[in-house]
Amino acid sequence: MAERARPTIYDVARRAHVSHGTVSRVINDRPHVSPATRALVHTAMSELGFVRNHTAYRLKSPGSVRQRIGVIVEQLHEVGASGNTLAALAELQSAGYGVDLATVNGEDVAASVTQALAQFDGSTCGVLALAQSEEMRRVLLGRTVPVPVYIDRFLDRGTPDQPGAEELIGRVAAEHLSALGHQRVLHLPGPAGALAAGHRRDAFVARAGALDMVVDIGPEGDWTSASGYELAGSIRPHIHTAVFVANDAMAIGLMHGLRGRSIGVPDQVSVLGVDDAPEAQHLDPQLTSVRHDLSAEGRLAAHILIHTIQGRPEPDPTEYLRVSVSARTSTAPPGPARRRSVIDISTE
Amino acid sequence: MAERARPTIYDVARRAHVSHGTVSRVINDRPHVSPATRALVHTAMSELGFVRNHTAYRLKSPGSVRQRIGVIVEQLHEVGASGNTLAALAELQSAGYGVDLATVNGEDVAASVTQALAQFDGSTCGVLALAQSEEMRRVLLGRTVPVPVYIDRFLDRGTPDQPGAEELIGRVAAEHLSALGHQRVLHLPGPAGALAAGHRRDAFVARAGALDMVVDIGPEGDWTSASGYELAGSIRPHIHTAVFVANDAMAIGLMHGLRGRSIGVPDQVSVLGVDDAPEAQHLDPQLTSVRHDLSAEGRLAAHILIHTIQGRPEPDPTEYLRVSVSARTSTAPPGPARRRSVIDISTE
DNA sequence: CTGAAAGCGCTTACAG
DNA sequence: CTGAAAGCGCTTACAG
Repeated sequence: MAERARPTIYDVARRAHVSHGTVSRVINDRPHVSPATRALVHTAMSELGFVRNHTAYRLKSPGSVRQRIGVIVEQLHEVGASGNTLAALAELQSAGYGVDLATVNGEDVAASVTQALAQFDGSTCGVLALAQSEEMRRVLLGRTVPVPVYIDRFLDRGTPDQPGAEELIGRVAAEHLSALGHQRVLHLPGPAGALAAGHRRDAFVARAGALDMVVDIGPEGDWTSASGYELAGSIRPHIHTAVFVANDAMAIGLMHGLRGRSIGVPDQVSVLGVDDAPEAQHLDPQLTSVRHDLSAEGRLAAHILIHTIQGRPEPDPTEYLRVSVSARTSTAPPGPARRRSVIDISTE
Repeated sequence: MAERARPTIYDVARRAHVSHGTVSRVINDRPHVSPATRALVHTAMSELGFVRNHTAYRLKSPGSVRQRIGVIVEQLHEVGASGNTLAALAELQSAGYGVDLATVNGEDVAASVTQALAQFDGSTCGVLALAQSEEMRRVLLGRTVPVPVYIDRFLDRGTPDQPGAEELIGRVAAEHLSALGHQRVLHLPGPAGALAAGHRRDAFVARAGALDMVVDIGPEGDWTSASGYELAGSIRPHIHTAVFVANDAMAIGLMHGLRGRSIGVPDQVSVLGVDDAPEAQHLDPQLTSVRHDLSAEGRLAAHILIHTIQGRPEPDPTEYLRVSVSARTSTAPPGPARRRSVIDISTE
């Protein structure tokens, strides 16, 4: 298909017998054009199917030139980042920035990042990298980019005075189980390569330690229900009275596996997930879960980058990161479980 | 912060004591520049922190203009499109296109679309619109765009000889329930504004009719588990022996509601969902669900647009649309249920 | 190898 | 109200 050259304002001007300056005034709805000429220009435009060349427009209206931001999204497991990514994108847009998107696949992170950065080069006033893997983060940190780059650090553990989302999640989880009276619990972490999984685990362990609760780290899952199901075999109710699972999907699979092994939840073992998935409260037993606001976390990332670009102070993360426990029936005090499991053992 | 003017090739040229033409040759890695001047220019660039203005670059090199595709994503309920969207984006990228992303929010669809199209205007060689609502589709159809626009039609019902994903989903669902022996079933559709919900429902009704199965349409949900839970009140096991629910999330909520009303699944009523969510097989009872491949559907949309742009024939959708039923324990023949509900009624 | 110049399609003072 | 002209930042023949 031969690309037919698009008509320019010069073509329109010639057809309407006016100057191209006048055409410009018309398409920008500026004053000081007589209704008659305006109409003339409009018909010429529609006859020619004129559409303004936005690139040229931008060149002259630099206000909008700096208005593009490159976003690099990492796709793990196809679904991967979705909630926070889409929220971040929407936020950049509503702040008036155009979004250039690039995705990074797990196969060759370095190459994907290079390609993405090349694509953004010169057309972008900032880069938002939504990294999920340590590898992508490492690759990015090794690059020199001429514009501000923000790698969503607040989705990490953050700093002591400004805890990140993962830090809060781990803390709150430990506090919930400790408050119920659990003294020795198991944690089933997410995949080793995932930043969130590691931070979540570390924060949980740290807080549990401070609360005198013993934590054993079980085998890792991969965020999926299937992996949670597999991991049910690692549960020892006579040792651990509760399990903190990396996310709700894994927790759902785990509970299925426990049903198969006739291990009662929460009677013999409490199960605590993360994400407060919409289904959590519709399960049997209803799943207790650490609730956090993925879209707010995405918005935070967007705001931090925007503020950096505009030279404004960073927004206060605590306003975005709201983490709490949605307590339901899958977690309970360990009392009965302990007793029963002791009896079980002595009976054997 | 006052936007510090970015250095241009003229600034670099002055600093390196060369002409700006030479600078251009250097940044484009063109031949016929002596190593010495090249080095000179490079240091000048790095000292100044020069970054090429991509807008100006594009204005002169229209060749690269065609290498970008604008994507409009509709965000319903924050999560909305994710699986197919991300797959489509990845596909466009790996085909060598840059992606310009714009999101449409539900509040003012017409304005969002206008803004998105304006943003793409002139910088893009095609537009991929992932519309979820009838409104967005309608708005798009009313616009004149100078480049190919593809509104993901194969996610619809398609044509008789080329059924779309939704058509296949509805068909397969009806066939599954009919094969089990159900004769009168209920459908709980998704929200009225959602294209997918309507097509899914219509296809189901049409196929059921062809199979002599009676379908009643219940109140609509909004894709969420919460809405499914609410809808449990509309189930009449003595009338319908099975329910086809718009998606798995709603089905999960529905099953919760049925538990609360002590209506056995599948003994009294079979439940069939759509999406084959990873959790489906970990529920109790395990949820039977229509499986379809969201990422393949996203890839299909991307390929159709790319082929259109390149003037190649459209890809064969049947290679992408794989729809089947993952049969589990939430659906079963109606036999026992019928008998029991009859007894229940006579006992009352 | 390098510079001077034209031009991409548009906007916007500046005159009239 | 309208036109002629300069200029946005870059690329690319065309001379030298």
